[in-house]
Amino acid sequence: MSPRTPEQFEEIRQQSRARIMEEALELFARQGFHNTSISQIAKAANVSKGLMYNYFASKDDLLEAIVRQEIEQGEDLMEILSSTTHDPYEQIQMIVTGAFQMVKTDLKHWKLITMLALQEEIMQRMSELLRQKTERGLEDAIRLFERMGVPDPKAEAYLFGATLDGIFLHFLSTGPMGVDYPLEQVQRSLLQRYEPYKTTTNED
Amino acid sequence: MSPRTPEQFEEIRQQSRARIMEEALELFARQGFHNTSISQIAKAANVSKGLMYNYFASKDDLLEAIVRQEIEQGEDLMEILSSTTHDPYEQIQMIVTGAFQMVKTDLKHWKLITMLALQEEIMQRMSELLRQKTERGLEDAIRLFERMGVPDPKAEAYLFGATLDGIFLHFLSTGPMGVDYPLEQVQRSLLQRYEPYKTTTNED
Amino acid sequence: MSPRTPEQFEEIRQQSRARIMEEALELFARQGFHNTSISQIAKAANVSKGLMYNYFASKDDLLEAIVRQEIEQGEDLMEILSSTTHDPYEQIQMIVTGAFQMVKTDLKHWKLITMLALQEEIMQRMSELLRQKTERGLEDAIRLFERMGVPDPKAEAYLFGATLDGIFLHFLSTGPMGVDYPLEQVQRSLLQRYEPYKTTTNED
Amino acid sequence: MSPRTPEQFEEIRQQSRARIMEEALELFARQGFHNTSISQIAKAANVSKGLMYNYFASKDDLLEAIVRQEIEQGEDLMEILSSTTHDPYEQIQMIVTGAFQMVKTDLKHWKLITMLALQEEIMQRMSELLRQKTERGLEDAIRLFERMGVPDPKAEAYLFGATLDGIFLHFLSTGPMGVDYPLEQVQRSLLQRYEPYKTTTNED
DNA sequence: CATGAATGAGATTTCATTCAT
DNA sequence: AATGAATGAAATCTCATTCAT
Repeated sequence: MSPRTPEQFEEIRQQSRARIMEEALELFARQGFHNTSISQIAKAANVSKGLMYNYFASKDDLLEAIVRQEIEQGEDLMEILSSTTHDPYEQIQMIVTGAFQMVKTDLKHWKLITMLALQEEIMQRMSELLRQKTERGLEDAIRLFERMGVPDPKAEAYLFGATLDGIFLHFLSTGPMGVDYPLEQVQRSLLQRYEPYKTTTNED
Repeated sequence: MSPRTPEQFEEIRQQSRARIMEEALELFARQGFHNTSISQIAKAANVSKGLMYNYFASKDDLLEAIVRQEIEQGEDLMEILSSTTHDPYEQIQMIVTGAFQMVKTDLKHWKLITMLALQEEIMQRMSELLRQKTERGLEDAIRLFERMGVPDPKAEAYLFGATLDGIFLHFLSTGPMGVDYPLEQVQRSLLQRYEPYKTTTNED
Repeated sequence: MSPRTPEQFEEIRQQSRARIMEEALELFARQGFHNTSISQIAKAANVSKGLMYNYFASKDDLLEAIVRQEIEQGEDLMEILSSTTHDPYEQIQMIVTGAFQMVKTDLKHWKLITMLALQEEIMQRMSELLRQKTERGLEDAIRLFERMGVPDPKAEAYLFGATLDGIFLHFLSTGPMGVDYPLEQVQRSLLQRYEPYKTTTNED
Repeated sequence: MSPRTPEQFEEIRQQSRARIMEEALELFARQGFHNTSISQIAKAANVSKGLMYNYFASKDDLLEAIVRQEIEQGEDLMEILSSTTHDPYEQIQMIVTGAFQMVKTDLKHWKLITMLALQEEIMQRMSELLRQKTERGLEDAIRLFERMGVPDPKAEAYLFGATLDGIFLHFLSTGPMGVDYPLEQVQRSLLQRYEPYKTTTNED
């Protein structure tokens, strides 16, 4: 009888929004943005087509919401790292391990962002959002390599990032979900590159 | 006024086909496959919509033709390399230089292939085609690193390939056509990695 | 905290109804009936969409209610006139002055009715309502001109009414709310037409 | 076998375009713009929905095309008048007769324009177009009344135009297509107004 | 009495493909 | 071999209306 409270409405909204975004991410990542229809998303999210437009002004808007969320998450990687160890090699190790872990479990986000990054038209709308995140990650990496004593930290940071993304790209391009991509081997090999910069004190 | 010979007809056909494929590649790479219409391609290729279907049975068919051509070209990279030098370091050098050269001038092909590779649905149709090419390149690289004496040649080959593709990916994702991506610096740094394996004595 | 009396409830109901109708009139007049959504009206009336259906069975019903109200008001123009003066010229004067006054302050009603009158489909539902009002006004005017001694009172009444509505139509069509429509001048000129029929001697 | 010539294509285009515009005008005038769907128009024009967009970029564009055509026609009313007679009273007579003739046969155009003129939102897009036409007609009328020797020619022109449009408005609002609107009577009465200004030479 | 989430029918628009010439 | 008009299916989007709370 009594109407729902604004809080209840807000919760319902959040749930529906989240479900839609989740399914949309899934589908966009698998099929691409332009190859995924609102109908598909609605069906996947178990929601009527019409409702989609209650939450997102347009398909473009939905995409933007997803990307924005993606970027706003994972904000504080470096902070987490710093709180665990101050040794730069160990931090690299953690980054690599973390990234490879992520890649195995949940590659949707990376895939979507990468696909978008390759489409100029879409990029223009997103570039502001993406630029920031990329830049921050890069700067963190540069500082890391500086502290490790690598000769050309900036170039190394670029190379490091490129290698990681390149691995994911190949992993994803190899058949259905990277079967027979030698992920572990590659990971080990990548880390070995930076072993020379391991801090001499207290190591194996 | 005299009727054209069958050969002339055939040549005209080939020219039209080529122009269509070229413009389609351009557009697909810039806007994505699903976001590019037949009309756009026809206009860009200065050809009527109807004529498109004289050359390609469907939009999908056009895409496949482009990808197939892409793959069939550049077939013989290693052969060219081998004919120039037998020193593996120099060959790596040439590969890297060549790739970085290509990236600056004509990235369309790489971009299109990569975009496609990320879309499962499209991939399925193409995977046969792509797998071959990737595999062959990989094997070549493994042999190269073996000859260089790198500890884990297979992993190194994977890393090497990933790094190259990662660089291109980042280059493309950085603003309009990679302005302010430090391509030269990165190239130098990448090559330095393999300098330790330079054969000091000049062999061949 | 004490429960409201039924009368209070009824009053609140009436207020809400009135506010909705007012805002709807505003929007319908500005944007047209089919171009105005229930959501817009609800927002403008500061009421939930659902509640709208508590007061009006449908959008059509809301429109009908507005038109009906419009018609039921202003019922007794002639009565008012008669009570003030019996001189027909003065009555014409009052009608004209009144109409021109109305036009400057609140043209919404006239506009809405006119827009509706031009749409056959809508008209059919409303025509019963509108016919009456028009007819009564017309008859009043005919009698007026008869008493003034105009040669063809019926035709004159038609002309008079047409001129008034035509003026309003032009006034509304001239830029934003009739800026630079010479309303005063036109009003004066219109009245001059009937000056010959002014009773020089004060009659009745 | 041989392709159609550009001229043939152009002719086909013009025919289809014309048919679509004609039917759209009919429907817009009867039902209103926002209350007429592209599907309805397509069906009426015996054409697929898709084809509509071959000729008009949008529904709005279609409307604009119709209005523009409407305005560009009937350009030279005054020129025609001048070529027939120089007597201003006779010209007025001709205008009135012509307008009343038009109103009986083909009121669609007037109706559509009038409906649009009442919708602010639509008007904004069209106002440039409409303003011109209105202004020109008005100026012509003012000059006419000047030559007739009417006391306040400007006000008279406004009144005259308003009366004409008002008559049409009432005619249209009276049941299905103005049955029982005394059009002839009103016409006669309107003309009588200007008889005093008939040129004294050679009259009845 | 009141809310706004949710629906579904239908509107506008797009586009690969066909076809008469 | 070549054209672009024409189609139809499907995509995006809108909105009056219903309903659980």
